[in-house]
Amino acid sequence: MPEPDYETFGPLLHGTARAWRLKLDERLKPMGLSQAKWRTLLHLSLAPGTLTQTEIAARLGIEEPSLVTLLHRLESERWVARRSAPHDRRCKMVYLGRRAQRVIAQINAAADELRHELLSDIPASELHTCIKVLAHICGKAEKHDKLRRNEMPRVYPSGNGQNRERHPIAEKRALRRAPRRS
Amino acid sequence: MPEPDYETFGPLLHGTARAWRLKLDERLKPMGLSQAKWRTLLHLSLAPGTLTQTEIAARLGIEEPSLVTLLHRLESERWVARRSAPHDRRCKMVYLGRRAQRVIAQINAAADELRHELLSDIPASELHTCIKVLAHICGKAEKHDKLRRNEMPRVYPSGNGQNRERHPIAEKRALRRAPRRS
DNA sequence: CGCAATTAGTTAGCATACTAACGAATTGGA
DNA sequence: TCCAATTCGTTAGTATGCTAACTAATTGCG
Repeated sequence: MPEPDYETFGPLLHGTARAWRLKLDERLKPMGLSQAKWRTLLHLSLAPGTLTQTEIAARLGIEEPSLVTLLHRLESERWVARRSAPHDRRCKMVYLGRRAQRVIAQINAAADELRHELLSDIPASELHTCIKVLAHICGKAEKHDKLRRNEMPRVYPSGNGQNRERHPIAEKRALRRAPRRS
Repeated sequence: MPEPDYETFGPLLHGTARAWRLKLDERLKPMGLSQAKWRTLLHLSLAPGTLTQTEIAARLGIEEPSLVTLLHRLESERWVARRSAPHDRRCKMVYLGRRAQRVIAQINAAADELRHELLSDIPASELHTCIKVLAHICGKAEKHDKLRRNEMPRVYPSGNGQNRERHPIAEKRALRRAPRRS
């Protein structure tokens, strides 16, 4: 066996990502926030104006139905509020509640602090190499085997969401034309 | 801003791990296997003898209750069979069904092939650096903030499971002494 | 204009994780 | 020997994701 490392790269990658996520979750939990929740709040706070549910789902990288229940929870806990948009009665604009506005900074601070803790003592050159390798792997892994891929609205840097199935959220519409009563 | 890379490392790490997992899922789906399922089968096949549910949960890095429903699904689809252990009636040994034995090789092959596809054109030195960095991050992230950490039975290389909450599976027993009827 | 196609959000049902709390079996110490 | 503690597996309830299929509203073309 030339490189025993190769075999454990997958588990190592998954384990590291998971440990990172869990650590941040653990620190934000005292504020009553889970990963799904604080990511949503963060994206809402980063957006220039108010967002519709579809826009939020795209930014988070999750499907709209997933967002519906997530917003239900956030709304019932007073983190956000939903109001119908005047110009298009199909839309609902999502607003940050005051409660949320107060903790956004804390969320960012915790995320920044953790990142610093985990990365600070790694030589810049090594980190840079690591980023390059991960970006390369990520790029390859995100390509469809069937070499389709009609550009998705990559709102966030790098497929950071938990959108299963690589159905790019943008394709879904297209898939819907047919069904409608067989 | 000295290093703009730092800010996106988290999302990149998560996105890469997720893309990798989804890609493998996608390829194994035609065989009727999801990640949770094939990982279970794989661990069963790798084990020297037969395993109990507790042992499997530890190897997968999930909690026993999570394993129960997983095994229910695997059992109803004839992938595995559960039988009571003769020496200890509390235990149930889990056996691979014939159907599973036939696809184990395919699972391994698909995993190997994907790993090769994703890693082959990365220089060995860069990959090595990446592994070093990830292992470093993983190690730091897995440490409890409260600096506890009474060695968990790390059966698999590097916390590869999806065990939430960093409750080390071994601690759970300890936590159970008290409750029992308040 | 008017109806077909599209779009926003929802519901329903499933998969996969977790913690809490329990029942049954086993074990170990007084 | 016998009861308390432990261990194995389970059920119950929750969180978070998904796809499929639906309703309501809007848009756009003939």
